[in-house]
Order: sequence, then C-alpha cells, then structure tokens
Amino acid sequence: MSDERAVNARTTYRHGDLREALVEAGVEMAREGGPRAVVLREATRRAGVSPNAAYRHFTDRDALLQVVSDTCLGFAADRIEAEFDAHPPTGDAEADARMMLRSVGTGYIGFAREEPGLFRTAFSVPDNLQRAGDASKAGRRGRTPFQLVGLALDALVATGVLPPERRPGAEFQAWATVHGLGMLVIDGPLRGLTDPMIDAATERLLDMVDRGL
Amino acid sequence: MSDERAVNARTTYRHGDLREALVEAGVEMAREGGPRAVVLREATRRAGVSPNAAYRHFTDRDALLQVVSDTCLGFAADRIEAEFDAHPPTGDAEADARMMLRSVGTGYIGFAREEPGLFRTAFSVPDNLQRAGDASKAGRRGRTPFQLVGLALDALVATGVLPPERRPGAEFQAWATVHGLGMLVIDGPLRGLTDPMIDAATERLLDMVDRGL
DNA sequence: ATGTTCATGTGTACACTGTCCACAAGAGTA
DNA sequence: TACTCTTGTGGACAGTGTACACATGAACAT
Repeated sequence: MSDERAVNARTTYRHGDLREALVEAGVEMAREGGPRAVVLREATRRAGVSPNAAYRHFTDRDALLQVVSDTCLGFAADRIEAEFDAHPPTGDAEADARMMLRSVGTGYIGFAREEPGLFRTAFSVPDNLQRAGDASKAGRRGRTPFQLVGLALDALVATGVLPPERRPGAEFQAWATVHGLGMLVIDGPLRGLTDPMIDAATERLLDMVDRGL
Repeated sequence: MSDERAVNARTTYRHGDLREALVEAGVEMAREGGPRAVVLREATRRAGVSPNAAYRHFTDRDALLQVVSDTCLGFAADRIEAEFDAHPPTGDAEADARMMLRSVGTGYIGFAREEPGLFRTAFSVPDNLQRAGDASKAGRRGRTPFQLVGLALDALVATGVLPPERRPGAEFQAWATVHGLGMLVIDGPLRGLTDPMIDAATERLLDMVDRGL
C-alpha cells in the first residue's frame, strides 16, 4: 500500500498509473520547451519505467502529445474561468455579458503569457469542430475554452447586446482574434514587448471585437 | 560550365550553390509536412551532398529552418500582392483602400489554405518586432507581409477612413485577427470546413475589422 | 490454495536524426 | 608553382521513435 505516486522510485512491478504519470511528465516538458520538448523516452525516464512501457498506453509519440495538448487546453480553460471569477457579476446584465467576453480574451492572453510552452503545445496539434468540445479538452469545471467563448456570446445575445442573427459562427470571430493575438505575443512580432504595451494592445483588440462583432 | 543546378547529380567537387539548394529542399519538405518535416540530412541528400556539408552554410538545423521559415513568409507576401493585383484600383480611393486591407486578409487566408505546410513553417519560428520588416522575409517585390498590412492601413488613413490617432499599432489588430483565422482554418476547429463556409467566415471577420478598427 | 490468463513492464535491436572531429579536394592567390 | 582557406567527405557518437520477443504478477476461476 506504500503507493509512492509522484516519485519515480517504485517497488511494485506495476506502476499504478503510468498513463497519468507520462502525461504529467509530458506537460512538464511542454511547459519548459513547448511541443518539441515532449519526448517519449524522457517521459518514461521521469516515470521510472522503460521506454517501451509507454506503448502500452499510447500507440505513438504523437498520441501522447495529443493527450498532453488536450490537457493544456484544459489549463487554458481554467485560466479563463479564473478570469471570470475575478470579475463577478455586478447586476448590470449587459455590462456583465460584455465583461464575460473580455474575460475570455484577457484570460486567454494571460495564459499565453504565463505559460507560453503550454499554450504552444495546446495548439500544436490539429483540431476540428467535432473535437472542439471534447471532454478531454475541458478544464476543471468541465468546459473547453471554445465552449467558454460560446457561453459569453450567448450572454451577449440574452442581454440584447448582440443581435441573434449574428450569433451563429460568432465564436470563430472572437476566437480567431484572441488566438491571433496570443500567437503574436508569444512567437510573433509582439514578442518582447513590455507588459503594459501588451495590455494596451489586448484592450484595443477587445474594443474592436466589442464594436465590430 | 554544365551547371546542373536543380539536379542532385553533380560532377564538380564544389556544388555551386549548396546553400540555396538546401533552402529549396527545405521549402519542399516544409510544403509537404510542415516545419517538423524539415530535416537537415534529407536536405543534403536531395542536394546530393554529404550530411556535414550543410554545416558549412548553417550552424544548426534550426538555422536552416529559420531561413526556410523566412522564405515562406516571403511567399505569403507574394500571395498577398497577387491579391492586390486581382483587385486593381477603381478610382474610388476610399473603396480602394478598404479593398486593399481586405486583400491582405484574403491573400493571407488563401495562402494558409493553399500551402498549409508553408504557412505553418512561416510561423513556427519565433519572431520579433525588429525582425518583422527584415529583407529576408520579403516577397519578390521586397515587402514583408507585415509591411503590407501597414501599407493598407496607411491608405485607410490617407483616405480618411481610419482616424490618424488610431493608426499606431493598428497593424497588430489587423494582423492578429487574420493570423488567428489562418490558424483556426489550418489546425483549429475550422479545419475540414467547406470552402464556402470558410469564405463566409473570412468575410465576416473582415467586416468586423472594417467596422471595429 | 493453486493454476491460468492477460494486461503491463523489460531487453534487445534497428533505422534515423543532429552534430562533432579529423581529413581531403580544389579554387583563388602569392 | 606553392600556399591557403573555403567547401565537401568519412567516420563516429549520443539520442530518438518504435518493433519484436520475452518476463512478471494481479485477478480470477477452479
């Protein structure tokens, strides 16, 4: 019963939860070096297990990366929800809905800046509309980032800020805008700008979305 | 003088222009498989040269990828300029300026869809504001994509569509938006959507920029 | 308790990668 | 003609993903 979970030393032949251990190791590597740093052999090493053991849980190195990537998306969702919590409803339904959409944006960018490795990893694996709401990509509260944008937009429609006829597909506009900014901040021309400058750029961008949606 | 350029067979000891040949090989690999497919040894193989010969021209595999990436950005610029050409000025300066910005967007997305591998490669290497206008990233007409957005925005200011006080930093908004859509189309939730659907999403996004800038 | 089964981990091996080192070829110059 | 410096070669090594055959032991049926 002395189940040394996180520690790589183990006495039993069976690991206990190797799959989870590999994913956690993968996330840690991704945090430091992005998707390229997610190395299968290194993950098994950190889990204190032989390289081939990984193949009992993942068909491929890419399969591991896929799961790691999904996990990272879940973290992004958590970060966005944290932003929600930081701006609780005031009672002004319209302003609250607006703030909700902004929170998606600021949370998203915050995640990109605080965890660039995880951010890059989250979007290094091809996705599609079917998988966008997949439970494996959800955060602690069970929602994916993509669903969170949708929620914010629904609130905008409910309070009459956004005309219903503009609702369908609106997540793509909001998403693309914020995602683009995230990429620019991490790997693009905006790299190395000071925090206040990035904050300003974020605010302007969200203003644009607010006006133009 | 029988300089068999593109062919990998060569008679002389010296290659002639190995550096260029390696870059071209790299671009071809990037076209098929994105940045991960840019393999140094394979490039030398295609150039008909031993693996280590590459190190006379690039310090690193990453150095090669950097140059390949810059080249891809140049292609993106070409694609955008082609979109300019497809929509020549009509005489209505205001409408022309608007169309110019739209062309940046449609050209950009067009490039992403037509050459996903090159697009991914172009943005796989970290960049910064200093390098954004670097000549190595320019297209045939000597302008980088980033500079082309700037040009379009300048035209909007010149025709009075965009208030001058909003000009500084506006390329970041335009760029982020379009870049984000590009990523969504290639690797994100919008992957696999039909062309008309993507066209519609692009139009809506550009409308948003037009309204909200 | 005992034997069997089958998921899970091990060991060996191979092809392939990036990269280091010492050496070779030969174009350009003294 | 001899010397030099750039460019390409050959061999080697560590590290990676992954295939195959084998070992272990937890769970379950007897």
